[in-house]
Amino acid sequence: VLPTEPRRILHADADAFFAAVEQRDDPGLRGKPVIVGGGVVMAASYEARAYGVRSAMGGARARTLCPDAIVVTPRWEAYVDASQRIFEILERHFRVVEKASMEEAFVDAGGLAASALELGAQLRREVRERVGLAITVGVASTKVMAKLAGRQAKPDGLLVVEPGRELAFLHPLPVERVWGIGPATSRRLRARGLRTVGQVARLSEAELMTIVGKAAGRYVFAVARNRDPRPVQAGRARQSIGSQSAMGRRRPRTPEEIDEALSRVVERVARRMQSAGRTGRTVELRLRFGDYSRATRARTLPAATADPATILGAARGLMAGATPRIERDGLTLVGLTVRGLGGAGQLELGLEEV
DNA sequence: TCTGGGGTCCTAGGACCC
DNA sequence: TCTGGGGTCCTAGGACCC
Repeated sequence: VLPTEPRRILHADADAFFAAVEQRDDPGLRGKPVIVGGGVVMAASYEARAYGVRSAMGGARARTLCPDAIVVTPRWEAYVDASQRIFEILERHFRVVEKASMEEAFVDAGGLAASALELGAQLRREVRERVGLAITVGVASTKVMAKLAGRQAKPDGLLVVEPGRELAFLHPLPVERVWGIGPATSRRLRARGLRTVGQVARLSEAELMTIVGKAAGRYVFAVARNRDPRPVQAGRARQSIGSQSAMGRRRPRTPEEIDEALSRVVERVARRMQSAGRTGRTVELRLRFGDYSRATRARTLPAATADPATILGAARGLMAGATPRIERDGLTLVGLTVRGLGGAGQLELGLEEV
């Protein structure tokens, strides 16, 4: 068996994406704390993050932490446009580009003559010149390492983890810093006194599976050894299309209001499915109650559809089953997702999100 | 300070089939 | 009649990500 070259994977991520687009387009916002989204923080500039403002935080809390923050309404068209321009640059330079989100991509940077440092620097320069945004680049031999390198280098940075240096970089990191280890898994690890990746690396896979479950155990075991075989994958079709609407908790909603909200999310989902040319078989109703507990109810149809009336019919049937719980606890969110998608997914560019 | 909106993948149990 | 194993589909819930 011939020794294989270590892979070279590059992760590129636009810094504070929505907020940076706002600062780019309005010079008056530059150098100032900017929050995108009023009710809930969709994105915060680094100036706002310095005050402790984080995305997904309630707007009231954010304004308490940072009273001088300038709050702007999201401008989706501008973000979609900036995203497309970043991806055009990536696709010019690399054959395989995996879109991880609007502002984030993995690319296969193997087989190119330029050094990782040169590639990263050029990419950052080009995005800054042509799109006017700062991106951070991490390069390493696996996806998770490239992602973590970028995380360490943020904002507006570049970090290459050279082959052979991975474990020295990885082992001092606290477990919750690792991509894929969230609050539940890190809580379980910490309960066993495991605070760093290096400490986790001393346990067997079987021990880790007992502590955090089968899949998560396998994952943390592998990651602690920098084993991550996941390939960079371009152009995967979407697996589900959904929409949801939060309803507040101030006042109980009448059945008519709930049905209207349900109709609205069904309309949105059906419209997006049709513009993407997709159909789906499983209709899933997502509910959140007055105490913020959640439930889902699903129903698989005999045939795939994108017809709003069919989807709405299934959704109403599911909703009827949840009526007693809703009457008791109140409803604060209604969501609807269609899974089991078929149709021409390959042509999808994510544009129907606009 | 009461917590948006869009996704992906895993787990566990039951139904059903061979 | 009872027991066992493997596979697929489906539902409900959970974890994680941006």
